[in-house]
Formats: sequence, structure tokens, C-alpha cells
Amino acid sequence: MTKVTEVSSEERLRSSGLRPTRQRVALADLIFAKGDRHLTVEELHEEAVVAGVPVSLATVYNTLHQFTEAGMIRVLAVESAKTYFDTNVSDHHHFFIEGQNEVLDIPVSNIEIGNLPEPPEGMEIAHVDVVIRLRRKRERS
Amino acid sequence: MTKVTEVSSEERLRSSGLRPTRQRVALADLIFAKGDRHLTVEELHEEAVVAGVPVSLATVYNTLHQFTEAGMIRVLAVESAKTYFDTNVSDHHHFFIEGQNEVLDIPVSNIEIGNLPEPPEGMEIAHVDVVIRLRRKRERS
DNA sequence: CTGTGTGCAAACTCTTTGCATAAGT
DNA sequence: ACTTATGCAAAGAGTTTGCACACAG
Repeated sequence: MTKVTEVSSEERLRSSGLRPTRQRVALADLIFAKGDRHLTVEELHEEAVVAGVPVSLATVYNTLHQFTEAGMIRVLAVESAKTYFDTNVSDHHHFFIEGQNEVLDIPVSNIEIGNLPEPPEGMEIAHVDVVIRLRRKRERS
Repeated sequence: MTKVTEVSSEERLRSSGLRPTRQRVALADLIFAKGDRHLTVEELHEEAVVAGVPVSLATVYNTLHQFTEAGMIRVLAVESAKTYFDTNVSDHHHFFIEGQNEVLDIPVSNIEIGNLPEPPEGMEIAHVDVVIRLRRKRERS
């Protein structure tokens, strides 16, 4: 058995109220096949094209946002021109490499956060993001 | 002489190797007058215009980036179309309100972060950002 | 005076939108 | 068939850039 995952993509879509169209299934497959990952619209689009699913950029945008609303993926809080989507919806954290706009998962996510503040009235915490910004260590000159 | 602050803006600029030009001083004044704050280029531009300093948008962009390089302010890690600059350069944290793209300081920043991971080879931690994403609490329907 | 900084407008990048065509149920 | 999704290209938003003019030292 190589791909047991394909089934769940369709399921996943259906149970989110999304029609399992060719494009959506293909994108979901790509997204969830390789475990947790973060990707931009462009990256996913490129992958899809390479995988022989010539989906349009606009559709990738749409699809990723639909997936986000459905809670299948989420948007990462990084300061970058591009939006990063993360397949891991749980509270976990990231390195962000300055200058390269690159996102790395933090290997063993055993960061502990204590003393979380109370959210303001009427608000609740949707997600806690810890972004550790990295810079290239300056070689002493 | 009404404004004693102007002196420090000029100083601040000079010691960062930036010429204290009219625009830079004005922007620095605006930025640092009201304590810690986070603002977008547009917001600052608007404030400047209102304050009678008709600086151009491009200059605000330039200036904020220069300030950032000089370490006077920093860029916030939030997922938003706009870039947020923060006058507080120390490690402290933020609420980010979904949908409204609004940034709030976390009042008493006594969040504790434990078990910070080692940065990858050759990299060092520039900054740790904790972004607590808030959503409007669903009124039970 | 000389070198930097500024303003303007055009260019760029990422993202969204409108509408005709195609696909799902 | 009827509804929803997709693709394309154009429009939008935020940001950057190039070059002539203006200002700081």
C-alpha cells in the first residue's frame, strides 16, 4: 500500500462541507502527505503543477483559505510578505529566519509558556504562536 | 521651548548614525512620544500629516526601516497584510485580534517561556515573539 | 559645496475579484 | 439540471525603487 491517505482527503473535505473536487483533493493530498509542513500559496501551486495537477493560483488561494476556515490548516504569524499556512493546527512553535523569510519547525516542541494573560472581555484565545526569530550569527570581524 | 523630547530624538538619531533631518526627527518624536506602541506605515504617515509634517509615504517606509536597522524599533511577527513596527524592542508580547488585524500589547508581560530550544548551527536568537491570537468569543447560539 | 535624504510616480509582489466555463451531485 | 468550483486576467493593496530636487553638515 502506498497511499492510504487519499481516502481521508476526500473524507476530510466532505466532513468540512467542502466538495471533494479534483483540485481540492489533490491539494489536500499534497498538503497532508508529508506530515506537518508550512507552505506558501506559491509553493503549493508549484508542487501541484509538478505533480501534474495544473491548478490555478487563484484556486490555491481560495482552497487554502477554505481549508483554514474549516480548521484543517492555519495561518502562521510571521512577519513576511507571504502568508504561511501550517498543517499543524495544534499549539506548537517556529523558528523564523530573518532575511530569508524561512520558517522552520522547532524540533522538540517542549517550550513551556507560563502565566498566560487573560484575554480581554468577550475574546478568547484562538492560538498561541511562539516565533523565535533567528539571525545568522555574526562571524567576529 | 515646549518640547524637551526633540532633543532626545535628535540624539537618538545621531547616535545611530542617522542624520537628524526634519522628517526623521518628526517621525521619531511621534513614535516615541506616547510610550510603547505599534504602528503601520500608513498610520504613522497619517499622524505626521495631521501633525503638520507632510512627509511622503515612501519616506515613512524608508525611515521606519532605517530605525529598524538601527535597533530603535522592530518589526512584529503577525500575520497581516501590513507590517507592524513596535517601539518596544525588548522581549515582550502581543495579542493579535483575528479579522481586525489589530495588535494589542499584553498588559503585564510576565509570560514565562521555558525550555527555549537551541538555535540551529550558526544561528542565534534575535528575538522571541509570542503572539496570542484572539477571536471574538462565540455567543452561544 | 558635497553628500545624503526626500518626494513623486512608476514598478513590483502578493492577493483578491468578476465573470465565463467546467465540474460535482 | 442546478449549484458550486475553477481559471483567467484584471484590479487592489502594500511596499519598493529610480531619479530629480532639497536639505544637513
